[in-house]
Amino acid sequence: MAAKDKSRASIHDVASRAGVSAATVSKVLRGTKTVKPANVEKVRMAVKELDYRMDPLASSLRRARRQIIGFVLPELESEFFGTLTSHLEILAEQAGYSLVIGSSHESEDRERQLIERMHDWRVAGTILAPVRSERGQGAAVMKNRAMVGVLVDRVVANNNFDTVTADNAHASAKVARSLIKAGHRHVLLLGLSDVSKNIRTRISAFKEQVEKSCPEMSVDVLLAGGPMYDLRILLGDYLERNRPSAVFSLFQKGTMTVLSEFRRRSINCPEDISLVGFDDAEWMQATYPSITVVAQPIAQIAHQAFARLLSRIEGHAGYPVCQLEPCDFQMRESLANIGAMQLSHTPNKRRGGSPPQ
Amino acid sequence: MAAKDKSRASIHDVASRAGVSAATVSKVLRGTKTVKPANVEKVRMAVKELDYRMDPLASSLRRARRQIIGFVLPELESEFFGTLTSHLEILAEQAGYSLVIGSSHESEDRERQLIERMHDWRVAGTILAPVRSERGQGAAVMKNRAMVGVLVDRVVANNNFDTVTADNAHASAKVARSLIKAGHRHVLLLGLSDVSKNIRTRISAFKEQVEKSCPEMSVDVLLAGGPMYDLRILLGDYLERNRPSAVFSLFQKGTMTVLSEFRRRSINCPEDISLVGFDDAEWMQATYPSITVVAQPIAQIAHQAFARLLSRIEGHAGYPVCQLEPCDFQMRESLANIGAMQLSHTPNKRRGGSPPQ
DNA sequence: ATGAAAGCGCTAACAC
DNA sequence: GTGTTAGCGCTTTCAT
Repeated sequence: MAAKDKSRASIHDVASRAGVSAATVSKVLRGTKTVKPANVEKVRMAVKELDYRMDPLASSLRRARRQIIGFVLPELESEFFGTLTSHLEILAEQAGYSLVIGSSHESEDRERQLIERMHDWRVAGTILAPVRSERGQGAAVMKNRAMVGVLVDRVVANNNFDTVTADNAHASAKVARSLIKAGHRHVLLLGLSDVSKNIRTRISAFKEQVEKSCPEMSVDVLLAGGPMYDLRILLGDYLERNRPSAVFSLFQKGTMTVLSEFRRRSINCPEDISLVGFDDAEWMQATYPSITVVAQPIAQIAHQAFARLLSRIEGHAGYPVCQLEPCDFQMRESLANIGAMQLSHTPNKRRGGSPPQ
Repeated sequence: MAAKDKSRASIHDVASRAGVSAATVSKVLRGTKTVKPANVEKVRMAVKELDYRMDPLASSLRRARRQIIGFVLPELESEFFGTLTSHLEILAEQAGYSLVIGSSHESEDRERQLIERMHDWRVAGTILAPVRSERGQGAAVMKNRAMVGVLVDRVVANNNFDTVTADNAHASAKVARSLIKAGHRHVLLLGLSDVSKNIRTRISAFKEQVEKSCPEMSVDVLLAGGPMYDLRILLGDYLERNRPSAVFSLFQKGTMTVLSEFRRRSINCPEDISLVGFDDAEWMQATYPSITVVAQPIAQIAHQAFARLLSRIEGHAGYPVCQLEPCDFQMRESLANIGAMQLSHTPNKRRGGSPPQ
């Protein structure tokens, strides 16, 4: 009975204040209908008076699972993952969960540890965006521990999880078709040499489309190994001896690098070389030229991934599905039509675009 | 004794496997030195054999506080907050905490709720980056609930917390000096009309410096109210009738908008109008022109904020301090020297920069 | 040096 | 309908 001077009211404090038992308070709080209205009222009052809030973690200690969704992702610094996280956070909350995130910084070790932490936390489910290298063991750990989970953005082979990604192949083929239609016959594909499935898919889908629709197009592929410095040198060397009419950058940092390398070498885009990027960013509309890109359907990926996860959490069985979300092709200024160029080309007029008003 | 078929070993399972009591296991696990080496060994074995990992949440249920740091921030989508979060996550882990984040989406209501959630979770401490409007009640709630906390990036009046922000005033004054020195005498300051202390500080520090060093400079101020659309129109209208020699954008989206508005109106930057931005972003080095900016010291802010928080968690008392971290002025191409321009101006050569090789 | 016992704040079974 | 009892997985006196 002695009012132990703790700063925070517990369910027992509420119970005695309301003149009922802790169990009844618990029932009221989680909305069980079998409580006498008068008592519901009394409990409500007591809660208000004591400014009581229950401890969700202690609460879920009794159940097998906490009302928490884990999200393990490679990096927080990019617009893509920031936006994805933001969507997932909202979705989780709407479903009554809290989202707890951990970023692996593209480290396989950290990915493992973070998945393990999610397991320790007894999360109800985990969404994993694997590290680029594909050698991360996150998915394997999830499988071993029989965790409920979904994979997004980057797919890992041999896992047993539902998977939601952008439809890289279709998007890449679409870019190929656009370039062909715009008259391009020599294109550079700029990617990463990591064994990244996404990059590989983008390359092969592009090539397949070219093979099918325009076999005479020549397609060069440049794969950067390490940090951006390498990429710059690689691209610089390439541009010393080659003049493709278009570059298709397969990842966002590549697009940035191409743009600045064009500047450094006084290459005019799109007059001299066109540019198409994979992965949109807000600033790509403000540059000169604004950049034509494949925009990933971030909101859809988040929604689908979360829906699948929830359904698995609720016990839905069945084979894992591999879901592809269509990308959006954003035609902007950096992709020029080669045929049209020769008709409308204005020397020395370096900045096109609509005239004032 | 009946091995209840649960999927996960508990501390009792380890105890019986090792032939000791749960209390002893607990002691071994948290490194108490008063355990017989032989038993330590037995426990270690059992842990390994059962692949035991303790539940950090259940563990901290007994203590008053969990090993969790909360971070409430306005948005995850920007490079600034993404990077800040990333730093804090690492720092928290190094100190043995997990970072749990919640993004308020600039909503005062959400800010409140998130702070309250952190309280419910019994976090050891909370870092709050308040919503722009300053009307958020997050800090007030933290104070009422006697939470341990630190404020970053945006300061709120009348709080009792340590505060760590970029030194907006010094940075802004430095920009003023640079513009003056470069010969500019008519500058537009572009900000947000929200009652945002940061923006206000940037404006007043700029004006004070001008007053002091170059009173004849005319300084216009444009404050955008709502979404970016407004900003575009506002800026457009202004540029119809005014030709400042430089624009100082006080926030990142503003910088982007200025850049694209320049393009839309065929204004050459920096030949016609110079541009300086507050808040750096990676892409600002790849644009033409690359953008001169004030870069906020994100890593330092994170370190200082975390250090202060830890010290408060450890019971350090004393008046709240308000700490300012110096910004980095990144001189790039978008700020032109007006005097030099007239000597070296090359008509029709729209892309300056160093020639190839 | 160790284990029994008593919780942390809450929920769930089961009497009443 | 409601209260009692028995934990969830762990820590922490406190005897021994």
